[in-house]
Amino acid sequence: MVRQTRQRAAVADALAGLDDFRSAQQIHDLLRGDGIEIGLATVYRTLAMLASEGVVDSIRTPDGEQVYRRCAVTGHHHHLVCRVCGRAVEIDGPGVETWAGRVAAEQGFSDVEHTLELTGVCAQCRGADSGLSPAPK
Amino acid sequence: MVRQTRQRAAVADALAGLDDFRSAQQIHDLLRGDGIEIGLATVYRTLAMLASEGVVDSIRTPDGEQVYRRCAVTGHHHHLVCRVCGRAVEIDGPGVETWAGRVAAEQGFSDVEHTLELTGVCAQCRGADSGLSPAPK
DNA sequence: CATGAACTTGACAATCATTCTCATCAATAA
DNA sequence: TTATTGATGAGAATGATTGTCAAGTTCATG
Repeated sequence: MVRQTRQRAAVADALAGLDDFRSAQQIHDLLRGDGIEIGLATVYRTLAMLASEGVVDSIRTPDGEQVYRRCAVTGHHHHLVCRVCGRAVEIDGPGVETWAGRVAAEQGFSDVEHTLELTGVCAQCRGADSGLSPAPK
Repeated sequence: MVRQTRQRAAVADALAGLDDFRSAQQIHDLLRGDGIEIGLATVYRTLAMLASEGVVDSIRTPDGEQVYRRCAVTGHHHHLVCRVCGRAVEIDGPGVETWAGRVAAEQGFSDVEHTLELTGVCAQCRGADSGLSPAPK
C-alpha cells in the first residue's frame, strides 16, 4: 500500500509550481530553501515513483542528468527544451509515432518504444543572451 | 595538430570490427583483452574526440551510459536498437527533420537540434526470450 | 639523423549523480 | 491506542566519467 507522507506531498507541490524540467537535486534544494526538511534520497525515490506512474515526465539532459517535470498533458508526447533557460514546451509528433512503428516493423523489431527530444534557443534567450549560465543553480 | 598514435589507431580498429554500440569501458576491456596496453582515460578521450568529429555515433542508454559505434553512413541519422542484444540498425527519418524545424519555428525557437532513438526487440531475440532480463550486465 | 616544442598518455585521484543500507520514524488498519 | 510495515534520511557505496600532471611520443624542422 502506498502511504501519504509529508515528503511526497512536498515533492508533488514543488513540481506543481514549476514549468520546466528540474533535476532531483534542484528540487531538493528548492524544498530545503523553503524550510522543508526532506532527504535527497527521498526526493530521488519519490521522483522515480512518480515517473513510473506516469505522473511526471523525465528526460535526460545531454550530459546525462535526469530531469523531471509534471505532465501537463497525458499520454505520449515530446518536448522542445531551451538550451539556455531550460524552458520546455510540450509538443506531439503526429507522424512520428506511426513512422516509428513502420520502420521498426520493416526491420523485424517488435515492442517498439522511442524517445524524441528537441532542443533549441527560445526567442527570449536568443535576444538577451551572450554567454550567460544555462540555468539557475 | 592532431597526432597519430598507437592508441588512437587501436580504438579506431576496435570500432571498425564492431557492429553495435559499446561503452568506453567495454572497448577498453576489449583492447586489453587483445593484449593492447591503453589507459581507460585515453579510450574516453579518444571516443569523445571521434564523436565530436562525427566519425562515430554516440547515444545514451536508458540508464545513462554513453555508448559508441562507428558511423556506417555519414550525415544525420537515427538508430533502432534491440533492447535485448544491443544490435543496432541505422535508419533515417525523412519527415522528422523538417517536422522538427517547423514545430520549433512555430514556438519561436532557433538553432534546433534533435535526438531520436528507437528501441525494440529484434526478431532473433523475440524468438528466443521469455521474460529474461533486458540486457546482460 | 638529431632536436625540441607541444601534444599524448596513463595511473590514480577527484567528481558527481544516483542508489544502497539500515536503524528509526510514522501512516494506517483494526 | 497500537501493532504492523512502508517510508525516511544520513551517510556510505557505486559507477561512469573527467581532471591532474609527470613522463613518454610525435613530427616539423635544422
